[in-house]
Amino acid sequence: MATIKDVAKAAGVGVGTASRALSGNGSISQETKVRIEDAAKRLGYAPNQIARNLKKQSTGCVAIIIPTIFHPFFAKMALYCEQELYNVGYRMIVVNSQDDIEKEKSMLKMIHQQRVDGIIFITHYDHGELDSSLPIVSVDRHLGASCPYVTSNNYEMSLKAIDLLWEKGARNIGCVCGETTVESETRQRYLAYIDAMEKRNCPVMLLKKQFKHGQEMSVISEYFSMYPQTDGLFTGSDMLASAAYHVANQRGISVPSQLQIVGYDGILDAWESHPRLTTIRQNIPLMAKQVVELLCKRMSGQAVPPRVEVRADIVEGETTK
Amino acid sequence: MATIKDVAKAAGVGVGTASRALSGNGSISQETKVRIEDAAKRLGYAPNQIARNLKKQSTGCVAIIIPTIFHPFFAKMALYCEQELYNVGYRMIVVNSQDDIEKEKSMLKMIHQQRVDGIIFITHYDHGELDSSLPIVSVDRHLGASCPYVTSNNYEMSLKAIDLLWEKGARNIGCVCGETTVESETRQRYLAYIDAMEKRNCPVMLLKKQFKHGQEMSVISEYFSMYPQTDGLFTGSDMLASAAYHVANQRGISVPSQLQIVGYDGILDAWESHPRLTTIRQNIPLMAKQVVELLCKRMSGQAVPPRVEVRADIVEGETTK
DNA sequence: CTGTTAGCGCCTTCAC
DNA sequence: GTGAAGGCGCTAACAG
Repeated sequence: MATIKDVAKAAGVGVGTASRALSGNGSISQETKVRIEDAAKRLGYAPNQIARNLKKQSTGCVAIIIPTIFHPFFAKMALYCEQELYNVGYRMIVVNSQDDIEKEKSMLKMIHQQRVDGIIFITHYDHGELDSSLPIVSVDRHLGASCPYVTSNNYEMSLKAIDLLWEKGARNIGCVCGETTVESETRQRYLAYIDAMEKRNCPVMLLKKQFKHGQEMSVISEYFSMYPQTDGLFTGSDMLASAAYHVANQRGISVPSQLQIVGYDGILDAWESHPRLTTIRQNIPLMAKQVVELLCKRMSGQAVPPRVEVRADIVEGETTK
Repeated sequence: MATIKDVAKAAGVGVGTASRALSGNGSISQETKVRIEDAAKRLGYAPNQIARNLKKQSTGCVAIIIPTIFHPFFAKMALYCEQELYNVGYRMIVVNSQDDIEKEKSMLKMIHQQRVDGIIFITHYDHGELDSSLPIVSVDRHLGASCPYVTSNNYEMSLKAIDLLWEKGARNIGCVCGETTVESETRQRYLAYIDAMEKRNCPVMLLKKQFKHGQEMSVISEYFSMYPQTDGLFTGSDMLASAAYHVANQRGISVPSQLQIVGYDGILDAWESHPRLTTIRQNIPLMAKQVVELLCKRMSGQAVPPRVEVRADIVEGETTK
């Protein structure tokens, strides 16, 4: 593989000149420039990114740590982040922690050594104060003072979800939400539910629980054995909403006539999944854009706001009347 | 950030000694070794991977190019590859081509410059002869003489799928499959279907078509407008099978009593959001393991077989009688 | 066993 | 506008 030295030799110039011609920094006479470019093409020269990295002390890589790529919210977020990063010239290393805190720790260490330029970190766990030598941005999670995050207007939209169920006639409204160790904005979802119930003097029928992806069905079953009277259910994710639909079906409860369901995320449409859920739809492309923008600013040393909110909206599907 | 030089100075030794102590290559007296490790810890030293990369001319990174991370087959494949790669000390850079051949081309170039150590390439397109300076491994696709691939026993299992539909009483059996520009083992799925029909002297009702992920429903609709008499349908993917189930529902055709469906991939169970499909289940974890194994061998210069087959099995769900 | 040195490939001063 | 030289951090080869 040809190096810049080979190119310089072939063009009969010094390496410095070749470097300037090829990288475009510094002034070069037009004539020598074309001679050098010509030689480069002839030799099939491609700059060695590794050497550049060493010189610049940066890799052009960003790592994203997610619990699992199976969950469509994380998968979508990762996809859009990858695109946004690609557009601004970064590569993305993806790491699945399998929702395991120990793996997350070791991956953080590995990633530091790998000398990525930044990290997008989505976790369910509290890691204490993170090594802040590297810019870290998160989604929904409060990872520490030095880690800004992007989130949606969770509280407001969750209220809207309850309002919708109420308007559609549900009077026994319950809620199922995932729980995390780390402080997360997603908690606003059940907090809003509680407030909405208290405002209406309705009993709170809430199951919040830490569970791993894949266990949605059993979480929902647990909920129904606690609160079988439910006729309106707000869930903290579409995966839970979908599970609720199928558990209801199994139990002979018809949706939406006997049970109405509103989810959160707005991610399942693309999978051709049915029924179409009524859900709070987050603007994931825009959230990813904001994540990358925050990260880029942090990577170039600029100050950033600690919190960026992207408004969600509500879409009505077949799980409400 | 501390360098090995700092550590050496702090421990009162030469850099070579420090390097040997820290990397574990070469012999070191126990005493100086602990002194160096001590100094390293004290200074918070972490080896600079970039410099190592330059020295060793490798990055420890593998790139995976997939059409989209939304499709659960690719997402699963990527996930398992990431895990296998992580286990053998590689990082994975993920690149979504968005099923766009031009993007794939530019990404291949970018990835070459990035100096990854290998590529896992899953495409729907024919790229001609690929630059073979880098090990490339694929799944199902024939990318060229120098690109081994991992696949399942497509032909055999597709015959089994048709047999099952026949046994269960279907007599008007059709088939919907995706089509690719690149030579792909997935073609065995509809080739087996054709052979099975001809063997039984049944008419071939086949729609094979190049389409992008997300268009499954309309492909299925097109099929049904061509062959409404179908009572048994074999599809080249679970996404198509799921779409077929829902299109049938919309049209008032009941599954499985009026229409039986067998899919391919075995990927949708984890999503808990569909009728359980009868399907040919590929062993994706094992396929990923083989992919990584092939790639590792190629990266270390060993010879590899051009084709590795991982046997699939058949699982009966709710879409057959 | 240990210190010194020469690069890996590139970029960036610094003289000319 | 151009060439030579130094150095990014590390490892490996060579003396001692």
